[in-house]
Amino acid sequence: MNLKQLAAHLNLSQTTVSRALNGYPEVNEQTRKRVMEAAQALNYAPNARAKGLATGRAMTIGHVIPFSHQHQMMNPVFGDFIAGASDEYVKAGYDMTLSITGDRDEEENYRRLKAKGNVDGIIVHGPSMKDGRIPFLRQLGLPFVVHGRATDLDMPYSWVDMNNTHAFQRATDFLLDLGHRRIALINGLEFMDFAYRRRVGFEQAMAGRGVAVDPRHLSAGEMTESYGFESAARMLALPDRPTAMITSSVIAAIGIRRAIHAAGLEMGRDISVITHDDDLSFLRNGPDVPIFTATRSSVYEAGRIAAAMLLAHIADPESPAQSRLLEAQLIIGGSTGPVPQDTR
Amino acid sequence: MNLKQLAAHLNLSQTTVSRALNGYPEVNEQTRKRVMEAAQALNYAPNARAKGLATGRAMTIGHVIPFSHQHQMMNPVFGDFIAGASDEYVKAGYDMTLSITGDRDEEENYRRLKAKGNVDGIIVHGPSMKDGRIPFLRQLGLPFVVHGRATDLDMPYSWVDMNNTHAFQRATDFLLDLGHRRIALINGLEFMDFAYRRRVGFEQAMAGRGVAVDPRHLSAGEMTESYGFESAARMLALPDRPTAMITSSVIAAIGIRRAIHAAGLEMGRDISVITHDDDLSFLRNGPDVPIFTATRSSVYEAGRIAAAMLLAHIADPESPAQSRLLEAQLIIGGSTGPVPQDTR
DNA sequence: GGAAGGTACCGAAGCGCTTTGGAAGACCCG
DNA sequence: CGGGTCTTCCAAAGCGCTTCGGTACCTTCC
Repeated sequence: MNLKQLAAHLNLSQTTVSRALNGYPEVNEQTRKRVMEAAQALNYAPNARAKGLATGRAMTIGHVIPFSHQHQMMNPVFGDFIAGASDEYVKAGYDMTLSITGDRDEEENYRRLKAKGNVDGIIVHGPSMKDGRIPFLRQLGLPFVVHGRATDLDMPYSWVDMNNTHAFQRATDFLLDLGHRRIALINGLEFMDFAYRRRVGFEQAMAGRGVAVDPRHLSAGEMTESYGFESAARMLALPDRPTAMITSSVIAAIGIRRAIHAAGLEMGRDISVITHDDDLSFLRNGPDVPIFTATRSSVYEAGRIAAAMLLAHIADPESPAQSRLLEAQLIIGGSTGPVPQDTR
Repeated sequence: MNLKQLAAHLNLSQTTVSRALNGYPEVNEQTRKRVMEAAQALNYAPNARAKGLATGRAMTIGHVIPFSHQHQMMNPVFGDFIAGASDEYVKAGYDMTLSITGDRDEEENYRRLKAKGNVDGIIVHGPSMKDGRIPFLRQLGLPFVVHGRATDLDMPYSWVDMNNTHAFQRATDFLLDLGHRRIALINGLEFMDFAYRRRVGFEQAMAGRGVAVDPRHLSAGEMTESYGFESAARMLALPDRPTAMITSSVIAAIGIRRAIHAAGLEMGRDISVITHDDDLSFLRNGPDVPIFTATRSSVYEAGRIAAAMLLAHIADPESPAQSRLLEAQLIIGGSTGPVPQDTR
């Protein structure tokens, strides 16, 4: 069923039917109603490709997500982010396409995406500190919003980010207030911007109290359970082991918990743990009293906001680059407590 | 840059340029080379929408993934599945679009997808036991492959599934061999086909040894950490608590481990645990010796296979429905051991 | 040497939609 | 009643591509 057939069936011209369906004023309300009903009954939906060709708009947003074949690692945050973004797209009648790129060919990918004309805009995931994609996309002239930021880049672009520095500063301060001094940071890969910022927040808080950071209490890596376990196990074996740990993801925190148990200690009493919590749907941090004390910021929400921002920019291409900094909540769970007396 | 401009620039007709680019034989190799080089240099890529309109093929596969707004739950398996599928799509020059549907409007969604003409085929995720989407899609005439199966449906359709029944039967047998008799099943939601099949496998193995299943040792729910924790905690408080537990996901298993520790017991010694392990990239079950004894089957692989199957069917629409049953490996980790003497 | 067959190209129609530029008829008013 | 204004509709062009149906020229072969 296409426009032509529908028009013929209604004894109307294609023009009128098209206008009726798209809400143009110059069509009788009676007629419009007839058209709408027929479309519904005959299950007509305009062909998206033809519509796109005619209008020049794809009504589609592209998400380019990096997938390292080397590490075979898919960011777990991704699903929830997309679910949030999708909510906005559905409301606005947009579709979503995904392209999962290897480590290398990303620029080529964007160029193709633009040349092929199947997206009106792009969401950029997982920016590194100096992310080449951002200047490239600016020059390409394809609207985009970054989930995160690039510290080393000084140019206007739209982004939605969590206040990583502040969140980790607060978390560290909280531990310092509880008397902890030997605090470890089990961070993500620090060429990633979010991880870098988190370390800065951590260090600022430590420096603010004049507490030196022991380099053996720092680690950076891909945030898996076993990474959390191994980092924590190594640190717990040190002669002056940390009394508290801050980490970047709930999954790593779970590994840390395992290491603490394996060392015969108890989390929240012998060793305090704070994690960042992206509030992922399949990884809820406990129902009532959270398992982990955490800096929490919903990545689902971030997806919604980024999508809305991109759609707004597409609707008004002249509008300046926007940005939105989300503050994480510091929620207290069972994994933190005052520093034990004997280790003070 | 479009075909017309490229053709003008080369002093050729659009026809010839198009044929050169698409590998048709009736074009001089010299000319083809010239065309290819110019296309590369001028960064030309055919407009996907125009191409789609002309050919009638969208060169796009749709993934429709259910997202329950009620439970706000995104299946964690999804990311890795998609990464696998994407590998195949990239090879074949296909794109991928996502639509995340609420609980209700799924049929309407498929209908639209077809009417709008922006996909050539669909991958169906998370089938329930009697999944209405399957007969609907058959009748709609849109090629599709199901990730999973629908037990209560007796009609041909293409699917890729893990042998859930066999995997859980083997896992249960393994525990029975170790002397366990009070074995619990902490399962997924049992209207989901995979969960149902897993229970069947469990029950078959138990029945095969003449061991009765205690209904208090069964639970079904959404597989979160806290679900695992609560189910296990409840069971461990029973007077004749289970000595072993089988569960459907690593995340739930992590909750179970927490409950075991909370009860002052040790996993692998006091209580054995076997989980199913989808081999998710961000949730690796330990590097060398796995943390959990598990039935393992890579969902990334399943994604590849499903995608390849769908593409093959699209290439040859007359081909009959295909299917592929993947066997899980039973890998032994540190979470299982012989039944403790005192509880025998 | 001329018909037959190849090779290498081109013109134009058509995919399904939007949108420009009318046109027909109804209505109003002096 | 004639001319202007609204309202409501339509024909046709055009979006960028593919592909059918040629055509022009060159070989080949009896």
